Amino acid sequence: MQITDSTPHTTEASRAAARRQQILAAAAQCFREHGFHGASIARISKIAGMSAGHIYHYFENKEAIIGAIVAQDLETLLTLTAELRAACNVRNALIERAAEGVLDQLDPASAALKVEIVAEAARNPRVAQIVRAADATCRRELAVTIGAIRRAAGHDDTPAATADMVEVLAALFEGLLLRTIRNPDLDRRRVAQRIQLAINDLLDQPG
Amino acid sequence: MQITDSTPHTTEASRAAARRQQILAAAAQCFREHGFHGASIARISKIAGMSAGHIYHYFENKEAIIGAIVAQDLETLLTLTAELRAACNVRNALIERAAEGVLDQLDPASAALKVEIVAEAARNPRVAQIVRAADATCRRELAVTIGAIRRAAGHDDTPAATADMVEVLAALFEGLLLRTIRNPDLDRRRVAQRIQLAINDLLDQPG
DNA sequence: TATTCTAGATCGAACGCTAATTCTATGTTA
DNA sequence: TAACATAGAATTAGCGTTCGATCTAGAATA
Repeated sequence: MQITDSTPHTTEASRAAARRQQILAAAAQCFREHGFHGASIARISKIAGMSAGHIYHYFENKEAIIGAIVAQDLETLLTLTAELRAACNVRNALIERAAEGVLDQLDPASAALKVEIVAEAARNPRVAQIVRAADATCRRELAVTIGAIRRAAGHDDTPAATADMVEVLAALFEGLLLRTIRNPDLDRRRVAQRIQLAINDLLDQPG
Repeated sequence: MQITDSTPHTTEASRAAARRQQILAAAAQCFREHGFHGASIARISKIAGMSAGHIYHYFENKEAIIGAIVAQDLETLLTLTAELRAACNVRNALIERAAEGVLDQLDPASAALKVEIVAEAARNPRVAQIVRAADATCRRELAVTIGAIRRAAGHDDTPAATADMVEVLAALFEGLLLRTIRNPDLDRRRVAQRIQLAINDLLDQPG
């Protein structure tokens, strides 16, 4: 399964960007299948359809590829929470969006890479720094969203209480990554509904 | 930080078992710090206080060490859920035990290894098989416990509904492993309390 | 327009290193 | 002395990375 580049490129800059993206796509696949340390440059280069040496024209070293993959993965998470905050009726938006988000989290292929990233963060300070910065941003956004919902429902929470609810919500979501690996046979749609109920309850918890 | 063996051994069998355990302890430490593939036999042997070659008298290969670590880690989980089921007032037992369990899950060192195991399960069929078998047992136990609690409260759930609640409960718990890595600064005690509230709500959800 | 030039793209061999595993020799103990 | 524990060197394979040689496409020139 080789990743090729079919689109023509006017400028050399866009060509280089496409080549970089090609490498990242191949690397993501390898990292998913073999982990960060089990995936070799040789294998990545084969899937990307270029020589091993050539990869070093686009990335300083393997660590840089890992960093780019991690940053790219977290960027989608950041835009997602930002979108959520922009919704008008926030409570319904959150709960409706949740079902969609749950199904995303339950996709085994993407879950494998996300879990690999956190595992790497637990031991690689460079990755940990990227992951924690992104997580802090997500938490801040989510805290604002939840704070607004709770205030609208007449609750007057301390910042700490809001932060705790954010943690529980995040745990619920991220836990699905592990669940879909441990139990690939779970019923995704029904679990999504249950999660919606749980989020609903969480938003009504006493302060 | 070398792991030595101070206790005397009468039989050669117990000595061998102790040596095996010594290797597993060293391996667990290495796997936590460097991951399954980043940890070398050389490093493990140094921490276990023996030569690299000697490790092969106790384990067929590195894969076997990984398998033993995974099995050992999951065994503690199995006994924990079994204990839970044995409690008399199940609902209070579950919720009280939960706080303790949450704090366990939030220990960063043990979380790193547990996440590493799931990441490995996502790509290594041998590890996946061990992990999934243990998970199935846990789910069965938990389903019985939750089923009893719900019936006592007058609910008449389908097996599927019970299974879904088990999944949500499991996601909530396992999500904490990822949370403590992504946000090491979270307040463990307060989050534990919030989780207790969430479990309480979960047990009162409509069927 | 045809030819030459050139800078970046690309390859693949080569390097040094470290991994997992095997083997042989030696120590230890009952 | 026989069996097992242990060390450490040897083996083989694969890793990340570097480097010099080619190729190629478009700019410059005639």
